Parts: sequence; C-alpha cells; structure tokens
Amino acid sequence: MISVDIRELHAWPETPEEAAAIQDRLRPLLDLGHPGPRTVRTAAGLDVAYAEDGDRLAATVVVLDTTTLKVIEESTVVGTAAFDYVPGLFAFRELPALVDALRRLTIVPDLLVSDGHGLAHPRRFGLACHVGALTGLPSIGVGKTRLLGSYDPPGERRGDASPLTDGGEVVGRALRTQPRVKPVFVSVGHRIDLDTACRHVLALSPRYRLPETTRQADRLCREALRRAA
DNA sequence: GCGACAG
DNA sequence: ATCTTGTCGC
Repeated sequence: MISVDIRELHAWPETPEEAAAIQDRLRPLLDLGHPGPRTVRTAAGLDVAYAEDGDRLAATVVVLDTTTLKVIEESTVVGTAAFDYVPGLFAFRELPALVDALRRLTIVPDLLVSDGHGLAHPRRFGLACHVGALTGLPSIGVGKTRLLGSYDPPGERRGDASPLTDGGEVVGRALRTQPRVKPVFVSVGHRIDLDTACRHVLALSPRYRLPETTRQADRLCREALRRAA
C-alpha cells in the first residue's frame, strides 16, 4: 500500500501566508532529475467534486490498467474542503481528502495523474508536486486551463504541443490530445520528466480531450457526492 | 492602477 | 468547482 507522509498534514495552515511557506519548504524535496517510468502498467486519477455549498466534497482516486484503460480499483472519501480556494493554494483545499483516499488504496500505482498543475505554479509547487512529495510516487498534473505562463497555440493534430513558459522558464506544455480540440496543460510533479509525462498523457487519452484517469475519477466522485446527498 | 487567477 | 438551455453532430 501507499505510504503517505502524513506528518505534513498535521500542522495545517491557517492563513495563505502559512500555506505558501509550506510550499516553499516542501519544494526542495522534489525529485526532478530523473526521466521517470518508461513503462506504466497502472495509472491513478485524482479528482474532487463539490456540493453546491462549496464545502462538502467527495474525493476519488481511481486506478486504471493502462492496457485496457479499465478501472481496477477505486477509493472514494466524502469530507469537507480544508481551505478556502485561493489561486496557487488550491492543493490545501483537497489534499486531506485525497490523501485519505490514497491511503485506502491496496494497489500502488506506477503514476499519479492530478487534476491541476505541478510545476506550472507561481512557487513551482502545485497540487501534483504536493501529492508526489507526500507519497514519493511519480506524479504529474493535467490542467484544463492555465494558471500562469504563456504559450503559442500548438498544431491542430493530436500530439502537437508547445512549451508553457513563465519568466523564461519552461514550466509545462500545452498538449493537443485530440485533433482541433483545446489543448490540456501538462506539468511535472515528482520523479518524472516532461517528455515522459506527455507521452503517458497521450496514451491515456485515446478518445477524449482529458485522460481516462481524470474522466473516470470525475465520474466516480460526482456519483459519490450525489449519493451522499 | 488594471487585469489574471488550477478547481 | 457549480449554476444553467438549447443545440449541433455522430
């Protein structure tokens, strides 16, 4: 099973300043010097759905067999948001619930795919980095929209991509997963490089704009939230 | 000072 | 994130 460093969840931030300080402190723990897994047999998707009140939530981690893209394990937790939504501090909202769900998994996935960003973040420590740092597993972020950075529109074909840069630094990549469909934003979280991350995202997105990991997780947490209501 | 701003 | 109607297309 996954061993999460839950020590990092005990002193939860009260203010945005404290939250940002935690990100700055954990940032050096990231392993960004290795290519990462060339082969991924199991990939996990992480996602959260919110009730209308914006407080109650359901967090899901779903594990897919990358050969069939079918669900082989699911872990869902119902809880409450742990922080107000602030751009750049988004992870503090969902992390406790996601960690709960991760710890209940019996399979240790080869790759974690979060709904959001990794290094494409003002302090280079988005949700995918945080999740990677706490679990030690290879981790990437796939965002539907950009948090920061600029990019040229990638070509129209599936697999076309262009760098997402911020302050002269490449922080991620705008990747076209389907022809003539808006690109997704891929960035590294932990223990994997950008090329490898994009390769896996493409393999996980044979039919739709978003990877199956995200789609299945999204479906399951919405369903759980509806049934918990 | 005026926008932009993951989910 | 979530609220929302119809609409175009396979």
